[in-house]
Amino acid sequence: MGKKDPDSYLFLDKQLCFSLYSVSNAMGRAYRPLLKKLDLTYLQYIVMMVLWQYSTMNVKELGGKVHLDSGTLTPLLKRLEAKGLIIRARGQQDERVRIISLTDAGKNMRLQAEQVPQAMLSKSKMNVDELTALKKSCDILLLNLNNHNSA
Amino acid sequence: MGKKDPDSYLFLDKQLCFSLYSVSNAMGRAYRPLLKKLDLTYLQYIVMMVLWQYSTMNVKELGGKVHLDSGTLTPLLKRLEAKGLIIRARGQQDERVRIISLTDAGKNMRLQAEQVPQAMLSKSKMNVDELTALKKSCDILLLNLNNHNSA
DNA sequence: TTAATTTAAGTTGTGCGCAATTAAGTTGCT
DNA sequence: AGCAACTTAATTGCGCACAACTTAAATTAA
Repeated sequence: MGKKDPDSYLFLDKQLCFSLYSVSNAMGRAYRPLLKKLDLTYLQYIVMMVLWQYSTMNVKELGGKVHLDSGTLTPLLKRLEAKGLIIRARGQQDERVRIISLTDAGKNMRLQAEQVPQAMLSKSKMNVDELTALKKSCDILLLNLNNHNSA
Repeated sequence: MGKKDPDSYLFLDKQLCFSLYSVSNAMGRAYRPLLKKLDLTYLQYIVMMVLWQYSTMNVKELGGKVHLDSGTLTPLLKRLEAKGLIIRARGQQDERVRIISLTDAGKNMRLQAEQVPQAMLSKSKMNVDELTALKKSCDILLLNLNNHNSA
């Protein structure tokens, strides 16, 4: 079961990773016109989602949620601050920490954003059960890849 | 079946797209140490794979295979050329076309690259049938998203 | 209580992705 | 032939991702 011709391993159309990579790019392109109305990129939208849920977070906690580090997040957060959506304060007990919170404009954007997931669901042309199953497989793979194994 | 609380749509851990995005990033990170030996990025590896399979291709055909355009590919191909892996010739019947082909060094790299898919399979800690099923779902979603629907 | 270590965030540099534009070559039409 | 329409690449500019490094603050250890 599941046997493959070893000679074919380097063929693009056999590789899961390439499908994953392509569909992730395609997803980003599909979001773009929807998020243009909010003047957000996909990652900015993701960060806003975290803040809508948790209200306040420092850079490290945020990085844990979105699987990214300060190298990516710091400039992104500066852009969100420049747009007037968030505040980047310093922790008073620990001066190293940046505490990110939403402005009123940032909070209000949530209402606009609530239409995005439905629009994407429609673009996917798949039903919720199929998407849930796909998500579950992705989450398992993500977990396996993140347990930096030696092999 | 498959009913969800509408209030939860904007929660990160409910969103397939975020899983897809995260696993695609994680995949890139997992490839990095393997491809470092070949001095290739993931996309460069993908392009080399296409050339190992088809020997010769112009930018447009290549873009069709990898779902990317000249804005991404032209600088990448220049870097592969600088590494001595490919040749970027002009079409003789049509001067607009760039014909990409492999140098001997580029052809020889295939032997080294053949170990990469197995190493990634091992990192995934999933079996081939699971990965095949996941790939199939991704391919369907990719197709749906690429049929730029209006909805 | 200094000194060493650790931690949080920021900085720098490279390489994508992609929209928008440009340049140059080809085709079609009359 | 002449010119508009189209096609192929290349270019420009922005925003990620990420490795490697730096800075500054906090913690620990001696």
